[in-house]
Amino acid sequence: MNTLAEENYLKSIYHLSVNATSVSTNQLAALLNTKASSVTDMLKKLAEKELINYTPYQGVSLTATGEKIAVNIIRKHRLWEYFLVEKLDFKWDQVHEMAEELEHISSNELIDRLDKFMEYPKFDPHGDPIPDCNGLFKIHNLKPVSSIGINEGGVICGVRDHSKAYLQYLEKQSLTIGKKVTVAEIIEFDHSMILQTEDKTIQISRDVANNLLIAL
Amino acid sequence: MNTLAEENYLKSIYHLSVNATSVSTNQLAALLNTKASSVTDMLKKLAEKELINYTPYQGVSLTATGEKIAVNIIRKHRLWEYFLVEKLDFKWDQVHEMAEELEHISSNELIDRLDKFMEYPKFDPHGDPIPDCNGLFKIHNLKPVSSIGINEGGVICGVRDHSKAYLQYLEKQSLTIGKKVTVAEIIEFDHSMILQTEDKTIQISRDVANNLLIAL
DNA sequence: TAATAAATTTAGACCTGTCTAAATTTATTG
DNA sequence: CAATAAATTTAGACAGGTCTAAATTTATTA
Repeated sequence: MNTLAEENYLKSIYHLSVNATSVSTNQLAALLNTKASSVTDMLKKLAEKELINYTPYQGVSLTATGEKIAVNIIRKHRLWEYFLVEKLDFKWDQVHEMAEELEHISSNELIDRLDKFMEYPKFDPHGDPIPDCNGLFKIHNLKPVSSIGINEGGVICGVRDHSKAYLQYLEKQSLTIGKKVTVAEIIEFDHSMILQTEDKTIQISRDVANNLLIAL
Repeated sequence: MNTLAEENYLKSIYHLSVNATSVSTNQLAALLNTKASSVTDMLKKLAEKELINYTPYQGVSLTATGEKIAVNIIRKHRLWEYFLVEKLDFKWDQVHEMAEELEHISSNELIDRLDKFMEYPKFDPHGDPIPDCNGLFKIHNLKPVSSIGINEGGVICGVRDHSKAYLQYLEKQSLTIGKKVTVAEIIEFDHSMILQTEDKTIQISRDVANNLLIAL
């Protein structure tokens, strides 16, 4: 099918495309921890295979085929993450690297059966939607906690930062998926916020609030 | 750690070592579907890493380190096969290719947790022993059905041929792991055998009998 | 044991995916 | 709008793993 490197490029282009119509060579190089010249080389190959639309100096976007492949990799990644957390009891900050490997296991039958085994979960351990076997998924309309006002609140449903450090911090503060939070106070000086949950009051920085997503 | 190719070489050397003290370049080339010259190149690399004992023209054997790595890959392979059959309902003839990919997922913590999740199975779906997290496993003392006499019998506990065709044939004849069989008759002409199971009588060729392993 | 056959290794090439350094294109700004 | 900066691409190289063809070593056998 496609090589590991190709799959990672498609996945990265997909992720970067969420906030833009076109993705730049440098953006990809940064995300993939490689050099711009390497990216250019690979873009030519992917364009040759008609998985991306590529015009030199003008950035890239996925073709329909390329997007389908990317979404399938993301489906695999998220289903494996769900498996690791729900069945093997890993913590949400431990599963990313393993899923980065597992997402490249080729069999679709395997992933569809895994999906069934887990009873078709709709969201992964970080709150990201899991595409179904046709590549379809709902886009949750979430807001960062930093965007809401005093006495407003909602249920934690996702994160924007998936780093180990951030996830571990949230875990320690019990700010995990499903928790209901309300903004009790906003400190004007640094925009830090005081959150009220069912069992305690927690102060978080603007940075933390910015990456914590809730449904109203 | 080690590359995919290196892991496959170590695994192949291990398997070929079961019936010999030393493994030849050509044996490896045949098993790995590659050319002898490619094997030689890789053997140099593995020797450099001290994973094998290699003297040009004299064949190879695994070092203690190399064997440890090989056994770990086999452990992963067999645990994943067990998972695919027992949890995802695949048939025993469907899992080999998937396990060939899954065995290279690097995390040992993952495989140890998978082991626990399945309650530490001792044999994979083909009856092969699964090494524990220390690399230890019991060698079942099995005999091919072809080696026993009339009115003797035992319980099917393994196969020597792991090919899809062979496994599918056995499945169709209900000659699967755990079945009790007795030799009712041996046809002198071609050494085919008539087996008696609990619910039926089955005639199998010498070839089939040779690859079917039972515990007395 | 000399000649031949089989097995193995070496030499040189290729492909993938990467890199550095240099060249080119596009964007920015005085 | 010309000069500079930033982004991108090209050129040429390299490492891993493979290949074919040729050379070498070991095994076989007449």
